[in-house]
Amino acid sequence: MYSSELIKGTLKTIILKLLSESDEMYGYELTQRVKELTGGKIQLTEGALYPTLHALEAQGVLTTNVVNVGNRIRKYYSITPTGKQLANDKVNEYADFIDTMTFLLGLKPNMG
Amino acid sequence: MYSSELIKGTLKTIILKLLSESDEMYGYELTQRVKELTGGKIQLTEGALYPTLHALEAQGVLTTNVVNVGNRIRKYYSITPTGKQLANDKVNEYADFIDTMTFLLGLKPNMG
DNA sequence: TTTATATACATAAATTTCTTAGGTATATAA
DNA sequence: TTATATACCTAAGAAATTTATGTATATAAA
Repeated sequence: MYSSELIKGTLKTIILKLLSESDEMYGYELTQRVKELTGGKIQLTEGALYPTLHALEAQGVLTTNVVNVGNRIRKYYSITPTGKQLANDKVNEYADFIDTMTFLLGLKPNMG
Repeated sequence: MYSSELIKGTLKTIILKLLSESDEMYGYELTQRVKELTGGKIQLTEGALYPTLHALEAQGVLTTNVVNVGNRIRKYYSITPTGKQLANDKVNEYADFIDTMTFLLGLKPNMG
């Protein structure tokens, strides 16, 4: 787990990226997927995740589809074309930012 | 200039890294150095910088030395041994975080 | 059987971090 | 004399997140 300040500002980018690669995902699924992909190093908190999903929906970049699974509710999120554009922009901006920080902090370029 | 949310959480790391490479620097100098090194892409705001410098001093990782230059004041900051250790830890953590984000966002490793 | 854990949503108070705006003051170039 | 640069500082407000809490079902463990 990283110190919480580092992760700040990356939540929207992460959500949009994962949703632009998948047909649809629900909130809890996003938390599990991020945990899995990062080996537990990044864990989305529900208190941050759900309000952000609601905001992205209100903004028109995500649409929802509520489904009953057994007796529980699941709210699936899909990305809109506008959202895909936004996801691309955010990911590209973050890639640029990483390059800048890599240089500023004197880190070796990562060669895999 | 990056969207302001991206830069969040990186301020302390940037300050500590620059001060661990230099004998001493003053606040305004830090803003100019970061602007120069990032081609204007990151510009530290004084409202964020000065309170953070004060906090790092209170924490014992920085010490100060006030100097009169002409009729103006300059407050030079130097990093303590504890601060150098913290700088190292923060930079290493950020490097790890960059690797994680690079993978999560499906970015190509940067080969310079 | 009741306890803990996992699934699955949500909100709200408090905290952290930053932006924006303002204040003081000197030096210099237009 | 006006704008820009240098050089410090604080405080109100905004933004993003953490922490805490709530609801509810399902399942594995003790």
